Amino acid sequence: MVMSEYMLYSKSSEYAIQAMVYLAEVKSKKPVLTKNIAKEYNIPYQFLAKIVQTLVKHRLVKATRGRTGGINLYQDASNIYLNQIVDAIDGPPPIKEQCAIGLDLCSDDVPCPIHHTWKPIRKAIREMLASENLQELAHRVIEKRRLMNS
Amino acid sequence: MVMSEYMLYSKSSEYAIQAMVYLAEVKSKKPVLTKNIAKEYNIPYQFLAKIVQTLVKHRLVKATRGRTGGINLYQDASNIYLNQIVDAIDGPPPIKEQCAIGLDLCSDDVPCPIHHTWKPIRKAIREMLASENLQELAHRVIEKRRLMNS
DNA sequence: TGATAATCAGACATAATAATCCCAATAATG
DNA sequence: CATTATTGGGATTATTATGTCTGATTATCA
Repeated sequence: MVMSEYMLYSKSSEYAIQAMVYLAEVKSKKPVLTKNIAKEYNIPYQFLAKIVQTLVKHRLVKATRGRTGGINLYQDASNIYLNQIVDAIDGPPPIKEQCAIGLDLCSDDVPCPIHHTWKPIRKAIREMLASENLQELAHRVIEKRRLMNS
Repeated sequence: MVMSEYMLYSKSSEYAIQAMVYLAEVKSKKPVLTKNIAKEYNIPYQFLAKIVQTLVKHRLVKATRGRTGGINLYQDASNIYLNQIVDAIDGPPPIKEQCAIGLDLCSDDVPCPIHHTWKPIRKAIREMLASENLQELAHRVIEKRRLMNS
């Protein structure tokens, strides 16, 4: 019965986000090695390779095969938002809003006990994920590094 | 790669909450059968029985053994809050705030990229769970039933 | 006091998620 | 053209979360 903190997305999505932030950070036009990203963030390489495949299929990442291959962002970092990454890996959010305490029926008309409290919070999370783009995230990671070394 | 919605607690905690809301709802002084709760909420009986054992150990539920046995709330419903149930089942929240995108270091001083956005939302969730008591929840479940039947 | 009906408790089973292995396909380089 | 280094992708394994089985313990009731 372990459940460390509120979970917004799977471990796979977390790795995907880290990898894409890395790509945004390096701004390399040359393909970046998945292996290096895995090493940098302590992600199991083969596992990350799988996740990258999914990102490629969803056109968030562009892969170059062969000896000088690697991966890059498919589009500009400023056009990629966290929710796109999460949706690509975990799948899109459910059509019907889920009841937080698992009761079948839950809507604005027939609300579950915590419906009115939970709804705006869920909305805030959605908006958070939809408003954070890779460009900004990368900037802040760089800033974070600066703080750590000072 | 399935991950339906934001997860505030495990399935076990969800079942625990449902069971305790049920207990608050019936207000029975006679022990209530775990079996009946399981049936009402479509929870696997044996699994719920396990969860109930944990709730008993944490003194959220009082169990009466033997032929006329069953379970009751350990204290008055108005004194029991959602976070107590979740903490009992999933364990208490981590001492150090977890970084949402899994970077090691994350604090107010060395914030992760989404730290400042995520922090107040997490706080709101904590407060939601800490402010919802069983008495109220039970009332609202009853109201919900009324709406469904009209 | 024996039959019945409940919780208690530990071992076991299944399913979902996370991680690994292996080899094929691709492409650059000497 | 052989070698090397990369991604692609299917099969497999490991770990964790969820769910089940079985028997012991406790207590009531005929």
